[in-house]
Amino acid sequence: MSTSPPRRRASVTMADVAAAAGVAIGTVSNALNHPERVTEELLARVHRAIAELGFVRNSAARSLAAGNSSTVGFVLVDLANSLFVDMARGAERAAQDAGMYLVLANSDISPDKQATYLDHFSQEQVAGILLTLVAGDRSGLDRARTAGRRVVILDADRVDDFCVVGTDYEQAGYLAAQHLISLGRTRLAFAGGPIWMSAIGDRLRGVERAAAETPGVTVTHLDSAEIQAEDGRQIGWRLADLPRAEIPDGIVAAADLVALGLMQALVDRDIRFPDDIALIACDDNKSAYDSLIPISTVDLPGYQMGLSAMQLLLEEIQSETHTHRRVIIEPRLTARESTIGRVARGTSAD
Amino acid sequence: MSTSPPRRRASVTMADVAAAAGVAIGTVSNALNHPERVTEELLARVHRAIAELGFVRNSAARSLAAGNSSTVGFVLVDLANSLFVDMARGAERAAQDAGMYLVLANSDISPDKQATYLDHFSQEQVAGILLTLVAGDRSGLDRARTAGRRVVILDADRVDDFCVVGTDYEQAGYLAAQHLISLGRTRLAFAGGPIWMSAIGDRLRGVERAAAETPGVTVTHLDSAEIQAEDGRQIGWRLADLPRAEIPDGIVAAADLVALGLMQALVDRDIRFPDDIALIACDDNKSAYDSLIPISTVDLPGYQMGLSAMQLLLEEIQSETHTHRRVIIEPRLTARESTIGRVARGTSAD
DNA sequence: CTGAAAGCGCTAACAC
DNA sequence: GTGTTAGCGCTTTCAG
Repeated sequence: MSTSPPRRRASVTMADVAAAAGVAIGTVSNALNHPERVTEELLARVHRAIAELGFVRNSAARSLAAGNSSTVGFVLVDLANSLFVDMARGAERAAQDAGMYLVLANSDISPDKQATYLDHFSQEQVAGILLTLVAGDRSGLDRARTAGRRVVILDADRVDDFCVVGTDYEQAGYLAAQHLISLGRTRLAFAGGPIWMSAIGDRLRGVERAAAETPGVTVTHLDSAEIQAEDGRQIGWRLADLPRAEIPDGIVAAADLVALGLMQALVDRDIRFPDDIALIACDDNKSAYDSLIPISTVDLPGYQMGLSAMQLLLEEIQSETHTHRRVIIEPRLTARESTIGRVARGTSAD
Repeated sequence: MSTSPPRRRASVTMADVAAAAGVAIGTVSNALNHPERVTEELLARVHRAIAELGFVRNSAARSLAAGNSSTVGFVLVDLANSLFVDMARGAERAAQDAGMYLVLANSDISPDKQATYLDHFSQEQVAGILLTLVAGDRSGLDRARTAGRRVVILDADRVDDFCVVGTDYEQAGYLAAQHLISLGRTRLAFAGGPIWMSAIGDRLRGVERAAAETPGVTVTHLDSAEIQAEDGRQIGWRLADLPRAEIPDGIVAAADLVALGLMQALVDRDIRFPDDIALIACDDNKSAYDSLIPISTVDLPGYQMGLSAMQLLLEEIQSETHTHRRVIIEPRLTARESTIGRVARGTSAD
């Protein structure tokens, strides 16, 4: 017989509930998981006991015994970027509908942290993992796969042996340029870099494709090291020093922060939007529509991507026979003042 | 003898590793948790086996057996708000230093979702919970408490029986107003509402306190329903219709989006910052420093709050004798162009 | 419809 | 230093 005190009586257990309700432990479990198998009478007694004792199910024990979990982990690249927040929102919506919980982990653009959280979720035996991949780290991913985790990757090109939800960056650039062209702009520029980043290079290619479709339309590339507001300002100042005739009349910015900075610099030099330049950004952060002159954008469909990714994941979890696929969510254009001018905006309080 | 097939051979277990390495299961556990207790030789064999088999520890089993967990859950109000993202960053930093994992859940300002995630984390038996409280839901909190979870609350006034990390909103308003006053502004206004929200009412009181300290300084309140950019614009338009002499020369905005909208509207009406109006915002989102004229702010110390909260939580987890306390992180003022004018900003690429 | 009992995979005593 | 074993709290057959 064990005389030594128990290591720690952590909390109220199902056994306690069973005792308090005067039923067997299995009945408590049934009351919770299969209420239809239990008499009204006992069900009530069990619930009363649970309430009185403040019993909380231990999901460690639960998932250990049942061999499954109801939480999905989402390893995000960058919480500060609203695109990923939108994805999280979409994913959560779908998770909720399926009775699952979504928890987030921020890899903060660090491959190490990404691997760490991937491993963590693997060890937690989560039902599945959503992942926005940071460049060049497969190790954590591979381990997750080996460990039998289901993972769906977001916003990536294609990754062998995984479902992927992506969007079409080339198409985003195409739509943006086409919008400018339809507005009669012919001297286009693409602002932002570096283009070796596929998300940016693809957009530039899309712009070029649109330009190629219409005779007389030219495209120049205004490069930058990053895609922050400061890069946009730099480009803007560079542009402002050009002879007026060489300044483009239509600009596609690689990102909305670039557009924001660009506009700040050029407004400062008395260039008017959209009169002198029609400006449209790819990627829709709040910064775009909160700017002085609301900036038109081709939105990255974050919410939709999150939603689809979660649906794909749930499908992969549920069905035995699942073939990996890549789902593309098309970007969508939102025209605002920076390209189409002032429309129905109050100029005094109403 | 059991002839029925096992329910599911989920994955590689420690027993498999032990077999492959030719050691006992306890040795594998020791190799992982107390490497110093195991011979070099066996340690190597164990690790080889782990690598070969792709073994991943099952933390459900682990925390069930050990009675503790190494994950901390953070239930956030609103992922879209950079304040909370900053908190998450700070908390994660501290968690990492302590060898813990931080996972996030977004309550999206919904009391229901907050309770849901609180319950979820309770069931998961996490080591502790960080929480930014959404108004008026104690049920989930109380359940977590009853279940023995340690929880630290962020950005709240005081909550009985919990550690709280907060900031001083009144002081933020005070600092902002003092800054304007030191710049010689006397006709102050506080923009934004509703003031029944304590974070906003407190700031207004701080502004009034600063004004009261200097004879000749007046404060008016420009109310609004919310604190979005649109509310700022509305206030701006209202202001612009006033006789010039009645327009304040110093404005404290309740939030940076309000400041942004306000500035947009007033710049549009040819009012200059800081010449005509010195503008400072409380609460530092990206929108403040990415705006056309960078806006001075009194920053909410999100990162620091997250850091402190996690430290408090770890302390509560570790020490048996812990007394709850409330830690206040002071806000800090950052002066930018909107109050002190243009300083050392390039006007052409350099 | 209810109760008893066998594990889920792991950790931490405790013997050896 | 290494192996053995008794649970952690729960789910789930499987008898009554």
